[in-house]
Amino acid sequence: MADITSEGPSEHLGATGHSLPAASDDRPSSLVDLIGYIELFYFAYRDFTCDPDAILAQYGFGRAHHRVLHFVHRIPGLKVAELLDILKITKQSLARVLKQLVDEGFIIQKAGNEDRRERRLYLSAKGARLNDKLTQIQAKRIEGALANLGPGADALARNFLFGMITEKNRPQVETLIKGQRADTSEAVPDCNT
Amino acid sequence: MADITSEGPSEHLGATGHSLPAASDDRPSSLVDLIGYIELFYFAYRDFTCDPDAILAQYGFGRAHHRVLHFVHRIPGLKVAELLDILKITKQSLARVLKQLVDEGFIIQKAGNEDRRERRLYLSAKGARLNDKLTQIQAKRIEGALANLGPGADALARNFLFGMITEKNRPQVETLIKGQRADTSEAVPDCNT
DNA sequence: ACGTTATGTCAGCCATGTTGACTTATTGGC
DNA sequence: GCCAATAAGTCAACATGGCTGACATAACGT
Repeated sequence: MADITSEGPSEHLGATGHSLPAASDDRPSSLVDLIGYIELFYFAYRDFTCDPDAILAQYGFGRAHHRVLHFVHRIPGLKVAELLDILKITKQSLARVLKQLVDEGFIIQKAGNEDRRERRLYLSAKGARLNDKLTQIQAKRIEGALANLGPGADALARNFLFGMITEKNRPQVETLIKGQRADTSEAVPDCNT
Repeated sequence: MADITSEGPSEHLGATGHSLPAASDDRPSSLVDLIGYIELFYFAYRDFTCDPDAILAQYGFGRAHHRVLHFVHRIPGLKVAELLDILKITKQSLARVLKQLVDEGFIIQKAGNEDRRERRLYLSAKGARLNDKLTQIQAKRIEGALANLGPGADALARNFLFGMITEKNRPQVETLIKGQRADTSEAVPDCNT
């Protein structure tokens, strides 16, 4: 299969004007029907992240900084260990960007009240301002994408994305989405299985 | 807004069992309602890419190799310049991974028939086999995500992702999704605007 | 007092993106 | 047939953000 002399994929994603056609009718979606998703997901994510990237670059920051800002905003008083569990990166990777954000006054660290070893993380006003900018530009893109779809699209799009997440990670994400601290015990550490 | 002393986000994404709730009813989706998408998109993309990453690692390859394999499979005889237009990376970045793929026999280069300066790219049988593995594992995840949603979910999910793509890039992606060579003239070069 | 825990830090590696400059082969127009 | 333009390859150098393993410090709890 997939002979190099083949003439290329022959799915008939006919050009029905402006909307993308789904997998043809009622046939179970074949592998070849789903290839488009791989591309759509890639291009969508690339454009989704490029808006904030452009803003962050003005501050000398990158995507990694964005993630830290985002989750600290989401869960004020987040502990470093919790952030590591969410991002699933190493202490060292986090330390690099976190130090910058703290040094430049975007994030504030406070020792925990009950356990003073903990460094609880908070956004400063400056950090909140930057994060708001990033959130707004991404929200605008999402709104635009939803606007052209019917009602019910919101719930369905959320559930589609949620279903793309590895099953064991879903409880953690679901909790996180509510802005709550997540129990990470079941989430997969590396990749899957 | 977003005071550091705030108690955190207070959206009521109530836990309605297993499915994620959409933005509450009919109110226009507020900024805070859309934050969940940012997280869902991040986690979904992370898990989506981790399956192929694990396989690629066995070959000493990375995500960049995957993209090359994918698009060469999609459009056999792709020119290097076309690939650069699709991936929007620099010649140097592409050269590194492409050279590896060619040297190790996953991709075959043939001078163009009409213009022998062109290097048309094709998958070898070996390359096709690897690409199939990667496609299949990702297709399985997509199928799983769609399976739990109603009919019509396929079209809607595709259109949602398509809508997330920067408008100027959509014609290129639409053409690509059909497995055709894309006219890239309107697509945005760097990021947006 | 001591082992555990939370965090920070050091040195160094890898993948993949970037730039600018230069080479080579080939084409197509004159 | 000459020559500018084009397709591609290549070199050196750099940035970001992952990774590892090892070790330091401070605070907690028994």
